[in-house]
Amino acid sequence: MRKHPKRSGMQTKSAQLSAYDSLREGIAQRYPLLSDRLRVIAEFALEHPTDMALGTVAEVAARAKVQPSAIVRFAHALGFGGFTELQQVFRSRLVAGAVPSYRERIDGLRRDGSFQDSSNPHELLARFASEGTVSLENLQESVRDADLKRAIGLMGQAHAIYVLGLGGSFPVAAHLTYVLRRLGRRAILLDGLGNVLVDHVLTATRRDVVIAVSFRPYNPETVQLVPEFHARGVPIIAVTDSLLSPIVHGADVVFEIPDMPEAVLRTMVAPMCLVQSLAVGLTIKANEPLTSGATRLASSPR
Amino acid sequence: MRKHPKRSGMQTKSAQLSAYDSLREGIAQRYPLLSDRLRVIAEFALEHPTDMALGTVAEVAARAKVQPSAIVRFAHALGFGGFTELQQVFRSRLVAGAVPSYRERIDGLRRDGSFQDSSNPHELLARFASEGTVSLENLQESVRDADLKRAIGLMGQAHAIYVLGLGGSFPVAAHLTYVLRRLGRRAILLDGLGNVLVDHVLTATRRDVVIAVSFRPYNPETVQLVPEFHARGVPIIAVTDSLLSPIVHGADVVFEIPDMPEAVLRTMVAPMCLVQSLAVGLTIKANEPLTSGATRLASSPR
DNA sequence: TGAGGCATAGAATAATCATTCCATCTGCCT
DNA sequence: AGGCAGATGGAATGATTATTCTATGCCTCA
Repeated sequence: MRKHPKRSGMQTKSAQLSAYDSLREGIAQRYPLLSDRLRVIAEFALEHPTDMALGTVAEVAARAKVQPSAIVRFAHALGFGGFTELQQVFRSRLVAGAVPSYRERIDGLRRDGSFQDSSNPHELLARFASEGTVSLENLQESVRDADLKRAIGLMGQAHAIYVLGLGGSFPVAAHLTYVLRRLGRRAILLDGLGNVLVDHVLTATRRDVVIAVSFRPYNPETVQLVPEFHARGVPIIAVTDSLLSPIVHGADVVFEIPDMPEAVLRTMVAPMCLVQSLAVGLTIKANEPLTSGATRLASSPR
Repeated sequence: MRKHPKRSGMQTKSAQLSAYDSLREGIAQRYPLLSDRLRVIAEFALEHPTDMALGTVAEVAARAKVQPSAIVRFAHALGFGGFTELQQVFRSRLVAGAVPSYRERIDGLRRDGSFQDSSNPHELLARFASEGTVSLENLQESVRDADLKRAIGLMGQAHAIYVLGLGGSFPVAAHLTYVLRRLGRRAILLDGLGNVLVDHVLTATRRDVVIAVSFRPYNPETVQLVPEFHARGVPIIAVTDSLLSPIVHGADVVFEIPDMPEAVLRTMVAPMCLVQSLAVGLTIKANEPLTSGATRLASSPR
């Protein structure tokens, strides 16, 4: 139904014009031929597309100061079977304006290259690279500035920064720890060595902060540890793939980096980037402009 | 709220948070308390907000593979009077996203050009993300297919794969090791623990392979170890930033990933991607199509 | 093993909604 | 002036839709 609007009339004149745009043109075109009441509706429709998209016939009629039946007649006059069909076009505008969403993005990605033949190593590389690019773009759009600032604020106040990331997320944790230390912060990497993970909980206080990184399927130890930190009152910054993740509960700031539906393999590219931004952002806020800190970092061994 | 980090868990529904955002958080917060079916709906709602906004109860139920009544129960569980009320919130997201689409897009474009103001965390994030994107593009172009194939060939013949990456390159090494092990390869991460790095050289043979990752300024231990492996006749795959790098000598395959001149901080995004391609490419060549390996990987804890 | 409490599915119901119909009105032509 | 065609308002209708209800299944705990 929604997928195939099935408009009987009002076919798009040019393929590149959106259904909504061509509808606007169609309305403008027929405007001189319309009756008085229908003109009122036409004006209202062009001026309040959102109302047209979301309202009921009665609501739209009331707002346009006409009778409900006139609305239906208006739809008929444009070649639609009824108001419902007309409304679909207005709704398509809202959908198009909404955040692109991963799925659509990936669809575009798939269209670009012939990703099917993965037996060629170079195509595989191209595929991972593309997925990484998409995830980076998405990262920019999905991360809220306020969250970044709050996270950096928490890190700035913290006496020590505990970094928790196990399994596949460990590289992210390691990178964050590395950068933080290079920038002069007291960072503690919880690496699970010697099975003393729980002991760290006992040393952390509410004056510290925990940055927990975990993606589906969530590492059991990470899932277990986060609530224990929370119970001790340690502020928590969570980097995960969904608000439904087990490490979200109790977190003060949550960075949601959704998985790409068709990703062959989680790339960790976006989390790495985010985490790096946190560390460097912290330094910039606390100290001096970026260049100075970057210089120090660049001259350290890798 | 922010002034006094009292942390009641989850983010406070401050005024600047949109109704939609706080709904998302509300759903996440209650998620653990929900029943099975309601959790399915919660996941669907967070993943398909547009469907929630525009669909009827029956349609949403069908797409989420649940009964219509469950949808209504879900709305009740969140404190709404019914699905209609819940839907209003999802619609508000569409409305909010639609109107500023033009104006904001232009604002965003203008922001793109001025990366100078790095004091804003979000701009910093955008900057890192952009650098990552560029480095990924460069990676695709600069890496030669023949090198990939030779590297994969060496790894395929190897009895064990030694992964050497210290300092800033350690996350790359950790990631490679993780993926290799998940794919059933014998991978040995040289992490420097216990100062027994040199001992690994004694166990490696010409039937093994070393993948060494190091970037300027090169980690001394890595620089020292690579020739020792070479002296024992162990094949070497080098991932570094220049052909003049100290780990290039004696390497059988060299992947050169140059630093970006204006980069604030090396992002490690490209090496991560390359290394992942090597691991997955190895599996594809040796075994079956990608999907199988990816499935196994996806079901492992992170 | 059996009883009790929840969760669920599916049908029944109540509400809402789009659409149609018809009486009335308006303007126009003869 | 009278008749006609189209337009309009408002109520009636029929369809769609949200919501409620109840029987059934499932799990838990005694």
